[in-house]
Amino acid sequence: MTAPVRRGRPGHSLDSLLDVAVAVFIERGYEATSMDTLAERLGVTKSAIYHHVRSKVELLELALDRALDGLFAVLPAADERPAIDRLEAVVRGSVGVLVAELPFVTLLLRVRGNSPVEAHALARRREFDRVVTDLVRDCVAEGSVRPDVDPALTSRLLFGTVNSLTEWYRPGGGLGAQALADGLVTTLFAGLRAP
Amino acid sequence: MTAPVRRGRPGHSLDSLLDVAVAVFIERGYEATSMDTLAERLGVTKSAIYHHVRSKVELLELALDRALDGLFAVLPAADERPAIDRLEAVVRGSVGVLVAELPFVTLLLRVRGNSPVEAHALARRREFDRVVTDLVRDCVAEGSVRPDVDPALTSRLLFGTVNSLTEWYRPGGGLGAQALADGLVTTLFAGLRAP
DNA sequence: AGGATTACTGACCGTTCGGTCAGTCATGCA
DNA sequence: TGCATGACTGACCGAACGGTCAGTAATCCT
Repeated sequence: MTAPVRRGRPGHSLDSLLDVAVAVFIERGYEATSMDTLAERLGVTKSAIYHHVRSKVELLELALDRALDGLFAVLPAADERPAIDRLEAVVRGSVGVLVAELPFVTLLLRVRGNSPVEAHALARRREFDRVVTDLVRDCVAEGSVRPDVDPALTSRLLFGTVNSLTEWYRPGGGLGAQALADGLVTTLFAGLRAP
Repeated sequence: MTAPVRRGRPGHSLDSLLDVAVAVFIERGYEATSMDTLAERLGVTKSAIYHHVRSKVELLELALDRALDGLFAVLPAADERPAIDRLEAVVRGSVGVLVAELPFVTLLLRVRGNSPVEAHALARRREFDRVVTDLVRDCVAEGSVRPDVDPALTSRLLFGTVNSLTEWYRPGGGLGAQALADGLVTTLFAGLRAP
């Protein structure tokens, strides 16, 4: 880790600003958060924020891109491994990203498509979901996942559960990312695998 | 069903207003929805809304109470049945309420506690979660649920999955409430039960 | 016909919102 | 010492917000 050689008057960087902004967006909701509220939490005036960023929605865009980039990095290239192994890897990887980038992913999962920025994020989420659903379908085809429950339902329940982690998981609460992923995979994949 | 004997000038009732309001709140978010937008969707002016309701937040309160009343009605009295059967009944009942009152429950699950009304709804949700967590603990105690995964984690995964239904389930899409509950219980309880 | 009932309009108000701009302030480097 | 660099201030703007109020419109009941 090289020390970030900062010149000029000390203050917030774009990164530190983004961390605080995302925290407040989650706490109060993006729309319900005013730039003045944000400024107060940062200990600066509203104008200072516009020194780092062009608009309120650009803050949101930076946050959503960070979450999405993390999630897409988890998708495996189609290789020779059984689909069920690749599926488990995606689930474990997603849990990892979710824990590592918790605030950003949390924000992503709350986006409703109001602005073009939000609509674009929703589109990328749908793309991610599609890849996972295809993977579950591959599992059923190779016989590793029970066929008596609809694959589309299975994949939605699967990632519905993973995504619901943002509603309650807090790091440093005694439950590590590894134990979390283990518990989740144990519970879910037992009911998933073909008898 | 008795015909609702309406007198006076025809127009929206509180119920029909609430249905539209909740739909728009879900679509755009509560905070992002202005009373003027709402009025436009209803085909009336903003003032007309205030004939039925005292404030914007009262619309939210009516919607949240409806969802919460439905959920609490599902909790069983402590009886002689095994805890695992009561747990399954709660899960199936919750899925039923979620399907029957989908927009209202969806809205409830997105509340963040900004206003006193939202804070009160959050408190009632926590109360519901507490009862369910206790029920899962009873299951572990009676030996019907595997003890190697933490009960708190189990109950959170369980209701995380149920609640995630609001993110994608749409009635009339070929998947009925019964089939939905069956698929969910099959998938989840298989991984839950003690070996 | 006429009153009771219910739903609604249109103009308006004070406040808050996201955003702008010209200028100031504190630091590292030469 | 002084200058480039980067962070920040304070006053301000037009638009949109939630909400108010006095009056009007359409229906049912007697």
